[in-house]
Amino acid sequence: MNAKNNKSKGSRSQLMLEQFLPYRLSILSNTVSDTIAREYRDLFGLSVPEWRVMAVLGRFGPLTASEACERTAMDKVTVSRAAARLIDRTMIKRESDPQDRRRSILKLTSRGTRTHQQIVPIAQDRESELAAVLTKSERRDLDILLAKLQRRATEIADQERTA
Amino acid sequence: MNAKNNKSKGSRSQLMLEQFLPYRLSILSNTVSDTIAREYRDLFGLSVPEWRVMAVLGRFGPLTASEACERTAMDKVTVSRAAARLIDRTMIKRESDPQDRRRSILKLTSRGTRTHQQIVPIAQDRESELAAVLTKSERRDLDILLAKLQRRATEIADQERTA
DNA sequence: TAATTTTAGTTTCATATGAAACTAATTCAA
DNA sequence: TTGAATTAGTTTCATATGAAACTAAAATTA
Repeated sequence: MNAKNNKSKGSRSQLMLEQFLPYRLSILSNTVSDTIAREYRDLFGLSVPEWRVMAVLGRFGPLTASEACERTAMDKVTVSRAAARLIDRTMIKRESDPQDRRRSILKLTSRGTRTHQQIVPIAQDRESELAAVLTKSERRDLDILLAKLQRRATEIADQERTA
Repeated sequence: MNAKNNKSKGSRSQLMLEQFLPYRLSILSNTVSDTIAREYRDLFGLSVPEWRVMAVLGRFGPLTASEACERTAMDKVTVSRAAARLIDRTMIKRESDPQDRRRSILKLTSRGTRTHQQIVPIAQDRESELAAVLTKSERRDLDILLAKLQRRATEIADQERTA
């Protein structure tokens, strides 16, 4: 039995890339993200980080940049740049926080709110199209599996970073 | 019932980012990839694309650049650059194909082979650590779900690109 | 208080990315 | 054949990324 006609995980001396979980996640995530990114860009001229910032403002209301970081899981540089660009395009505005003058508060403009209202249903439809290949019960399973994997992946990442 | 205390998928006017499949896939994939990328870099000075090229050469033997593209799902620019860097670091060598002088054939050097042999078990261990949160049956489920999603995602990407 | 440390956010810098243009070789068609 | 179209792979260019340095304000400590 050699690796070339082997449907199992292969030996300790060869890696079946197409069976390797990190690789599969990366390919799937990129396929999905690229499609969506293309649509956001073509329809609204927005990048994924920009859209994510708008999405959390649309959902949670005005936020500081660091709150937007937490809620989008993006780093502060990415959020800072996304916010700067959204301000240029008058999708959001920045108000200074009288409590703390280091902070500023980001909120959707009326234009941003309208754009947000247009994008949400499109994003939801894209997700539905994708999830349509799964049964209801498979979708529940997926939800659980992704949550477990994310918890574990974060754990491993944290312990690597500490080590 | 408003979105702020709602565990369902939310309304048509707000997006629950942390429930949104493309977002979850992206975060999970990045968490996993970043951890692995860090390890490949620290231990062997290799990037993920470089490692992927070595992995397919280790598994399938000598390949042309375009065969390496197919088998890694990376584009030709990425593969070209990864190959150039691997040649610099004497991990692989390039032999010209007498059949077709546009092509060159990439193969692991003996140093590359040794490095490959070192990395494969590490990669497999990292995957096992991650998959350890899942039961055997959950791992089977995940395999099926990812395959279905990938097939569908590719379908959607192709039809977008055509449209 | 004044000096020090911490925090919020931006800018800089070095690197990664992929689309498009390009080079060189091969194949196809007239 | 020979000119046009295709293919393999590289280089260029414009953009994205995140770590580290930085600025300014706030909190902490002496």
